[in-house]
Amino acid sequence: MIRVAIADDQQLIRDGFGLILRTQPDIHVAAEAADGRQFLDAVRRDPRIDVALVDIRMPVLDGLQATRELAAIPHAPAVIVVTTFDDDAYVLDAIASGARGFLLKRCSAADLVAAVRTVAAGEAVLSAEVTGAVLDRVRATGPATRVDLAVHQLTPRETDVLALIGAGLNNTEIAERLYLSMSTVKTHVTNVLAKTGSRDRVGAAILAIQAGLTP
Amino acid sequence: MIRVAIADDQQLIRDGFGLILRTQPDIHVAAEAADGRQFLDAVRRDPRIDVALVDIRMPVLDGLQATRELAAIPHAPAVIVVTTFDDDAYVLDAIASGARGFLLKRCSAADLVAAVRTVAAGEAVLSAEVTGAVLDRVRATGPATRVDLAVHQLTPRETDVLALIGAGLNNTEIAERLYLSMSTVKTHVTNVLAKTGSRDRVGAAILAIQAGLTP
DNA sequence: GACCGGCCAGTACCTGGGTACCAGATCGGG
DNA sequence: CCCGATCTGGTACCCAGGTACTGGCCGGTC
Repeated sequence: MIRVAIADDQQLIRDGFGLILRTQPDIHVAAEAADGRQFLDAVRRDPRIDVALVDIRMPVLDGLQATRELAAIPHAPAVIVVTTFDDDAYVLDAIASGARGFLLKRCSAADLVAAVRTVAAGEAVLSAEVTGAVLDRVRATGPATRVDLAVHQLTPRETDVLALIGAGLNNTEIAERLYLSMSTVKTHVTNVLAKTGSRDRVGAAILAIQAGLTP
Repeated sequence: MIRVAIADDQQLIRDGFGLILRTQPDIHVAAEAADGRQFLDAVRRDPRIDVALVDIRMPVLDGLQATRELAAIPHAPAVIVVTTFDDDAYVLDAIASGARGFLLKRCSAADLVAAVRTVAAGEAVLSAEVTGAVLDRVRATGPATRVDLAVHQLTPRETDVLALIGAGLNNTEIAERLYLSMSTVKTHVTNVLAKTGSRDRVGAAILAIQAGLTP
């Protein structure tokens, strides 16, 4: 069962999305909100919401700002920004804000349902019309580095360890900082080296710096 | 014996500087030039010149450009840019071009002689009137890091080693790359760690990256 | 000439880094 | 409920990294 929240200031849109989603037996519309503040309150009240459909243009608090504030809430839902074609320039901002999907309102009902399922499964989704802009940005920022590919498959704890390696700490200091035994630290370090393809902690430290894990 | 070259398009200035410097028994005026191109030719002809007094405003090739091209010449002299008060805004450019001194022409004869001796001894000298601009720049670029203080006191060879550490190479690879024995590499590494205040090569690698030794 | 600093090199030694392998605890999902 | 992933911890082992000390060679200065 996928629990969905809908945040849009237009009653008609909320009703339309609700009708479409309720045709699916495994999707439940758990909350609706008419502005960003209501939306955040609803998410805080119901921590079981999996996916949120969020419009950019909303009173009180716009959709992008609301998405950013969502990061501070535990068990925050994955956000699909659903907006009009006029707002397609916001796609990069939406991604930067933490959205995991970007849909245009002129998409089909099937697209909407598919997007909800995709995002609920942990994937990401983009409307075809805006993928060009995203690819342009990716091209502008250069090809994917080994950093991008490797760092994201680390577990949270391994990421912690990698960040400390990048700060120049040795295993003893990492153990003290994270309240772990030396053995555990060594295990994490070994896993980090394997996953990042680094030969030793020096390479891992360089990787950590390039990935921006160190301030 | 300090050998000095004078580059200025005004005959009067060259003569005046020459008269002042020749009063000193340990200073020899070895060359004079009326433009930047002549100056570079003179330096190439006589590799024993220690100090060059260079005006900014010169025909053919200005003093700053000439100073920059000097870097490509082996045994290049240390440059003191000597210019009018109107050109004091160039002090940062002069330093960036590699000048080791910046004097205003309205300084005293004693100042000029002292500046030549100072620069010949490997120090740097600034006219009091322009130190403010330099300090402003220093403030704007932030306080000196441990990087600045430490890296510059490394020998050329030690700098090579540090750069390779920053690239993630281990001692064996550094030895191969520099055609050295493992023992020598270890010696250099130990010296680098001591001079940079790093505990191990990880810290040195971080330092190397922050210092821009790695591309 | 003596002296000094940089560079290169060697030996001997110890410690921390890294690997291999194993195992219990927890937890979310099918 | 079991499965897999994650986090934690342990033991045993090897080796690269780093230290300490020594010495020769060269180029410059005093």
